[in-house]
Amino acid sequence: MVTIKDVAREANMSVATVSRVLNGSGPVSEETGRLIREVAGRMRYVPHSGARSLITSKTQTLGVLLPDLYGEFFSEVIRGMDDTAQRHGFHLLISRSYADKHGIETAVRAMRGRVDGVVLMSPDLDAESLLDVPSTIPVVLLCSVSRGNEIDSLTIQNCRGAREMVTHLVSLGHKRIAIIKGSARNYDAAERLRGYRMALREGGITPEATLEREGDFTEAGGYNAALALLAMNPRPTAIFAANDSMAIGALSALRESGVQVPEDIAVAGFDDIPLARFMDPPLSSVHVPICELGARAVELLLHGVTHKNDHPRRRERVSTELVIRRST
Amino acid sequence: MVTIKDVAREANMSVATVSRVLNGSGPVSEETGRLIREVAGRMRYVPHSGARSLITSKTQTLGVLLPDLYGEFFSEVIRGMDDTAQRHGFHLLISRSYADKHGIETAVRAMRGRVDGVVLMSPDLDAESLLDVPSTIPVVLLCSVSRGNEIDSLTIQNCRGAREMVTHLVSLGHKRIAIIKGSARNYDAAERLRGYRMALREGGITPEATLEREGDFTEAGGYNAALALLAMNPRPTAIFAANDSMAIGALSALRESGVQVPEDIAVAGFDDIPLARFMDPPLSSVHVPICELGARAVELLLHGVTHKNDHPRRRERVSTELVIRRST
DNA sequence: GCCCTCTATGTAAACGATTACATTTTAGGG
DNA sequence: CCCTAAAATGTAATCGTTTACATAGAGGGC
Repeated sequence: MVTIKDVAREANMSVATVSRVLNGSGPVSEETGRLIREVAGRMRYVPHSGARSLITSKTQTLGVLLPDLYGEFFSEVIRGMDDTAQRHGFHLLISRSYADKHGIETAVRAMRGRVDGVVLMSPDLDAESLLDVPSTIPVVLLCSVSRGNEIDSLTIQNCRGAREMVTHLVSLGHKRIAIIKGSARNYDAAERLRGYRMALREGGITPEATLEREGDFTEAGGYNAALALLAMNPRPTAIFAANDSMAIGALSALRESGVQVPEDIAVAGFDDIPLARFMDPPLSSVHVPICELGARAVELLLHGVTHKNDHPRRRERVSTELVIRRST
Repeated sequence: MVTIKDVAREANMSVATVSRVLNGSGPVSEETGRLIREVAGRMRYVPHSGARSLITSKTQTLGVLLPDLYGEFFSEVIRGMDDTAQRHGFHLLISRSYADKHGIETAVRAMRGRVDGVVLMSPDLDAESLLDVPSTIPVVLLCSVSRGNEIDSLTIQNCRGAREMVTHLVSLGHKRIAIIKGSARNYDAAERLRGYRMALREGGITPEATLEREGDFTEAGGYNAALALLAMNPRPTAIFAANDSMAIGALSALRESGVQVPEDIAVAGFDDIPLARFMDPPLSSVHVPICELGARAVELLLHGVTHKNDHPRRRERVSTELVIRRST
């Protein structure tokens, strides 16, 4: 592999001059600049970033720690992150981690010296231990909760979005509105549930435990939960699923049972994945700008990086938008 | 940040001994081992991987260069890669690149010194230039074509899978079978088209240009293509979409036009994303083990890495499986 | 002609690890 | 007890950069 020394030798210059030319630091004569650039190009020299990061103590890389995620969400959030990172000359080191405290710690450790900061997504409520994350390097918490103020975080307006959707259902005259919840340990799921209950109360309806069905954010989970709801007597007249995947599973279950949507039962989802509008009937949902979520997380992180983690912490919340289609 | 020197000083040992203990290389007394491990743990020492990779010239990181991908595929392939990489103690440096020659080259350059190898996915047929990829570091081509034998590659059995699905349609008695193609420049799409035509001919049917509709692998593309097909006279009796997203878009279009599936028109997809079975009607598709695709790509790459890129090149093909549901 | 100030370039010391080689300590055999 | 081999530890070179500091010319003002 060709090093800066090889280039220097070939161009009859010192490594310092080569470095200066290639980094545009320090003064160099125009002629020297041309020569060195030509030689470097010809030899296909590329600086060894490990060596560089050793001396500059910058890696130009951001770590991303994600739990097991569902298709659309994962790819979109990465897209947003990667675009933003690339625009700032940063790379992304991505790792799926097990969501428990130990798993996260191991993963964060393994990244030390490799990254300038970490976006940590861990919607698992149990992982309160997130605060222990070594704060020497900037961290942004994504879709997670942290007790104090000591850490930048970015979340979705889950509660508000859910509340708006359920309020919409109430305004359509529904009284018996069921929810297919996400995992009880999931932060987003918990907040959406909170919004659901809030809207019910505001509509003068008392939340009922039997109308709250547990799901797991998968189509299969939504399918099963919907079957259970259908077996109730009296049946609910509307179902709010805590994400679109479950809503799609629910639609499938209702269809198989010969239930008309939205005439017999209305169905609403959350996330507004691209598929939503191609469902039968097109699915009403709460739009989440996933890509921007990733982009914003990286922006927050980069801010922390440039300020060497010595900056006032922020807590931001990306807003959602109600999208009413024909399923409600 | 605490370095190996700090640990050595604190433990009254030389850096060499500390290094030996932490890497399990060379002989050390049990007592010293305990002491150093204790001190290192207490000081929360984590080796600086940049420094390490500088001297060992190994980064324990694999680069992944992907084009713009659609939800499910992207996340699954990454999952497979990450699992396998982690199991071998490797990290993943992921980057979405613009698929043209220049974009790829830039991206590959930027990774030098950062990764031990690269998985390069560039289904764009135009990028024949892939061969120019600096061969000093191992590369695995994923879902791409390369003229020669000089590079490891891994592809999907696109042609065979498509052929089987279309043969299935033929066996159901369909004579006018349309295809919604992917982009003409996409390798997977081209191969699926080839399989489609092959199956038709084998069934004694002559492929017709008017039955081949261009799509772009999105739901919207499938939707529009299906509308165009419906406008034909006579109509096709079956539609084979080159991926599930387009098939879903097509289903939506047919539904809106009051066409019964599969009675009036049969619909089949390709990929078998989890959603497929929750469609209305459940979608027949060609199952692709995406996760394993990623896993296998990383395995191939790691093989190249351990053999210092001096190994016989392989070309592998992951096999698909026909999944017949109710849409055909 | 001298001194000073720029500009252009070179020299060498970091950065934080690994490791070949050197040195010290220990143990055991005679 | 001494000698030798093995085990334990230390010393210092090395990886490929960046950069503070040193040096060398080149003008320019007096």
